[in-house]
Amino acid sequence: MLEMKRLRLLWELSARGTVAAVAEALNYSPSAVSQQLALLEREAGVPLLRKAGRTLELTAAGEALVADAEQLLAGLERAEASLHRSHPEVTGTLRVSIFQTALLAMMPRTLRRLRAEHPLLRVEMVQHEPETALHETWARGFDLVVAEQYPGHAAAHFTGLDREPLTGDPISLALPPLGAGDTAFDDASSLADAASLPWVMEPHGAASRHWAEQACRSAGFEPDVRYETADLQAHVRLIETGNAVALLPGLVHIGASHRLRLVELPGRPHRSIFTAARISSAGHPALVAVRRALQIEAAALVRE
Amino acid sequence: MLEMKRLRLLWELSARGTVAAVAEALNYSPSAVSQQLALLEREAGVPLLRKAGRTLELTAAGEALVADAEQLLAGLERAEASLHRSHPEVTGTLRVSIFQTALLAMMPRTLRRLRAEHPLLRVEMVQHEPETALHETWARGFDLVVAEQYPGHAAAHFTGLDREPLTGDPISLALPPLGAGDTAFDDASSLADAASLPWVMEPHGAASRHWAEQACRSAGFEPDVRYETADLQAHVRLIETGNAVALLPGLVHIGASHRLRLVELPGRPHRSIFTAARISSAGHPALVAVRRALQIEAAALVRE
DNA sequence: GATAATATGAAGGAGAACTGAATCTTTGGA
DNA sequence: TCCAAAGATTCAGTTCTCCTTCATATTATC
Repeated sequence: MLEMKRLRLLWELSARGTVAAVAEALNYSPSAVSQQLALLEREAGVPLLRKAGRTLELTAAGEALVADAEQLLAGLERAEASLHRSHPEVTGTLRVSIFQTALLAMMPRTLRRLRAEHPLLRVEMVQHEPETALHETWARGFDLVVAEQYPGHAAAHFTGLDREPLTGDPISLALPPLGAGDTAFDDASSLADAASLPWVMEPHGAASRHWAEQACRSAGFEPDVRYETADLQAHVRLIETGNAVALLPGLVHIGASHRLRLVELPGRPHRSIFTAARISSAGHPALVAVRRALQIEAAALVRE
Repeated sequence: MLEMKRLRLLWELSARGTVAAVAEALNYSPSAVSQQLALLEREAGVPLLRKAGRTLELTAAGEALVADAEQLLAGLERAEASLHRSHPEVTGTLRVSIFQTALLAMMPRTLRRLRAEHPLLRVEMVQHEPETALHETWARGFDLVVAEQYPGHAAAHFTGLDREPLTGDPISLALPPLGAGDTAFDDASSLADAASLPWVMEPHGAASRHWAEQACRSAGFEPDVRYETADLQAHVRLIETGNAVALLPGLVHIGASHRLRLVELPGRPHRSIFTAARISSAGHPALVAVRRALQIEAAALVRE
């Protein structure tokens, strides 16, 4: 009888591409993964893998087995969720991936609430930017991911992931407080006014970067991006100190007392924040509880 | 992650009722099964079993997990069959359960054919009477069962088993050769004539026994069952030597030169012979090959 | 009430699985 | 073109899981 553990390895290999990545993800040595895959292949009686350069690729039989393994893994996960549902308390460990701003704005209260309501629930949290986090959650690295999506930038869709909207986060133009920078900053009161000011933006590749550039071009100018950092807290500091302007989502200001001038943008654009989990684990009580707590805290933020 | 091997044990426990029976079926010691089930229960985090007298019974959570396990086991078996299908030759081992008469009549030629056509296929055969064999095949003790069914005695139906008719086997009245017994035997030439003769029949519980008694009663008498044995070869000997009469299926005479007087019964009743396999394994090439060979040999018998 | 059947626990041994070091191959740059 | 980095695999050794045996407790049966 084929072992689930080995099928898992094959599936992970198909999802991650290299033995090394699989080993890394599952806290094994590459050697262990290689040996177990070799064993699986012997049990299967059919070649599943073939060398392709320095990595491996799946044979047709391998692909077919991966597809079956995916079904089986999902079924197993559903069975486990079902087991947890027959437990009177919410128990177990949930691994959450979340991006910086949402972590700072929502998780402190969410975690306290969960600890109070479900003392047996263990939540593990890792800060990760959405692009990689979605794939990682699909590949069973996390159970729940809190991710964002900018208008016109649908985040990659993974079949097998269940998405649930959490909240909208309005984006506004953030300017230094009056007198903090030179007068050019003080004179600005709209997006178009920021045409010649220095900008801070996230690096290329981030959805927010692309969206911000588009917004500037719609307003008729090419932004002078002088500073790049993925850390929105750094954005805030650069703006507060009169060095730059930026388009910042509202969540950045939660729980902090920034001295910024905020200008609403025409059309009140916003990014949407959502959670995603594997469909097969969506019935797990721990997952349901964490999502529920997030919904409550997200709603509370909007009311403020 | 739950182990398939442990889920299998839980499923077997539900199918067989006692830890001892599961251990017996899987060639483990009862202690091993007990320990693995205890481990499964710990992993599950919920009680799955409860003591009921000196055996165990499933809790509601246990029942639910058994149902999930059944799905998963079927899925795994399908995946394995699918793997074998991508192998150019028919390979692997197939465990067949078959009852005595069919074994003697059909298997010698079937096995020779299979060895010639599929040298890599290993067929294991165990002689078993149909009643237990069907359950055992359902419970994964065998992969294929050749069983019989008497008119008006539908064999127990297992959901999850796939049944395929093989052939019909006409039943006739078997009398000693003329002069072999006393003259009462020689005078008989119909079922009714056998009313006062000594009978040999299978033991109570066998479908054939029940059917034979019914047949006698329909003919207007209660048979004098003086000898009981499940071995139809013994029936033949007792009849040949002028000791008894019996209702015998035609397959008994295949490949042997018996000196019996056979009398056709009105309505030409027959038992039907069929094969059954788990649906999840029905696509396995080894299974397909053996069934095909059986069909061919069964058809050849009918032509004789 | 004796005996057989059932489940389980402790101790020890066999085998599976994992780690670490060494080797080979491929790839991407300097 | 050659070197360094990344990937996969093999081997030897260690760790850990699982299984068997033996002993015990409990329940059912005659």
